[in-house]
Amino acid sequence: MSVEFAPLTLEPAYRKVAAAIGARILSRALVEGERLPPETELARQFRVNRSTVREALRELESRGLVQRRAGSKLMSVSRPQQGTVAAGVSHALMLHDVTVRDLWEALTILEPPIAAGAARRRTDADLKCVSAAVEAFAAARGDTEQAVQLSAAVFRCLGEATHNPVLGLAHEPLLRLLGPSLRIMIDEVPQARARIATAHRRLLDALLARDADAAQQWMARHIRDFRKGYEIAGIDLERRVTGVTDPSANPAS
Amino acid sequence: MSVEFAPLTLEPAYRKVAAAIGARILSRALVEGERLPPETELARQFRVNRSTVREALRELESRGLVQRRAGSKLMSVSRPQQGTVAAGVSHALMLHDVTVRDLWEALTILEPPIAAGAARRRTDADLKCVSAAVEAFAAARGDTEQAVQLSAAVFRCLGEATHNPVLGLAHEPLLRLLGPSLRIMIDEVPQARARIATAHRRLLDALLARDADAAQQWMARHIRDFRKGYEIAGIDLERRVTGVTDPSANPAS
DNA sequence: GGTCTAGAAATTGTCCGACAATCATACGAT
DNA sequence: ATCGTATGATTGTCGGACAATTTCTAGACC
Repeated sequence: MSVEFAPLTLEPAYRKVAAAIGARILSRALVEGERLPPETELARQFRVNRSTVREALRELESRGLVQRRAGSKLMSVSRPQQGTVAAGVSHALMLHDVTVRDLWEALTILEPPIAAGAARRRTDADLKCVSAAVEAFAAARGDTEQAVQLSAAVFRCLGEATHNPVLGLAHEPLLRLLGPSLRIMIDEVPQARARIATAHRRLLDALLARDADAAQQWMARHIRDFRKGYEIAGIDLERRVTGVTDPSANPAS
Repeated sequence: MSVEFAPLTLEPAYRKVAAAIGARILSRALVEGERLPPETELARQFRVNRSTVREALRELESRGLVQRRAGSKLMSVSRPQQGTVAAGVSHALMLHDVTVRDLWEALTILEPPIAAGAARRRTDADLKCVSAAVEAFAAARGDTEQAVQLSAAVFRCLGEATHNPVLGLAHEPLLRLLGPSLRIMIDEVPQARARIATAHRRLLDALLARDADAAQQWMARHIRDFRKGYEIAGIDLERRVTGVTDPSANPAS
């Protein structure tokens, strides 16, 4: 046998540049808010063309590691926003043919402990976040879309209230996928709003009393209700979750 | 009041192009495996320069929506690989100062139900996946790094065995973050390997018997053991989880 | 007919240079 | 000190170029 050589530099330059900058950010050598050097300067340092640098920046940008601050030209280092990451995960789940059942099962697992943790560790600000969403939901009589959003907002506030970023980030993609089926359910099942509002109130009470057990129980019931709602609304549990209605779905005419 | 104008086209062209192509993929108008038109063709269709198209492609690439198949030039549509998405999430969590406690709490919540689901729905192939990892772990006496990887592999196989992609994707980032602290624990706590191996065996037994309760119980105990291990190893629970040791951390010299 | 090969065409990765629009800064006027 | 302005820096986009590599096409051969 001859000497073996490893295949080398299969990676294009733009990815190497992105990896180099990304590693600096992940290692915290570049901290949040710090401004990146201009593209020409990066090109000079890496000994590469500005176009190549720009391609690398697009990758870092979409990973949420760099960001252009509003009304500013220079890129600055940033931590990935929760929304950015969650969108990626929910898109991935959609494309992997996640069913309503899969989603529901995950909620069954995640949300009750989240509610319990929220009851244990909520601050007054968290309480305000939840109660605002709960009240707005109860008030949103007509508007289905708003009701769906507010229902998700309650979950979101509970996630925040755990003060555990892992939990917040873990359930955010689920909330995004929940939208479409929840919308159908609220429209088709007359008693859905009332049951959700009740669960909201009980959850709020449990949070107020810092009663983790009650919060967990009511959340579990809340999620079970979803399933009943699906059945009543005639939503097939094996149906794939549909895409989130995205305002950017604007086909180039 | 004067007429209101919405702020317009703050979005650069490269992002619009990426959004347009991305929307087609998410709406399944472009399906997995399909080859994207060449860059020049895309540039012609969108009426933009090829450089602009390339920047858009870099974004889609990093979101995992398009991919270059090995040794091929053309881009093809793909669903985001689990690894790609999980890497993004774990990076985000790192940068958001997630602590060992946060991570541990999330594992406490997620893993026991995952084990239960795995026991309920595992196939023979899943069983083989788990048992292979379990045996390899028991056999990997010396190599800490391998033991860590195999320990994660057991979790990963269990996640697969639930046949619920949501659960698999939800816990994958946690497994990646687990590495560093687990490595320390295995090195510092003499009995760690034995306890982990025992838990593995019990989990495997439960899977074999399709005993969801036993699987859940043993997994809960397994995770509780982690916490004890952290304490014995002197790992501060409030410590931030450190970065995953990344082979691409190659600073441009 | 099927398979193989060589040349042609297409495609990507990278470079260079250019320019308008916008942002940042320094500087002078009020 | 505040404001407006001129100047320079930076980004977004464009056009063109070229080498390396892949894909396609058309014969050549069995």
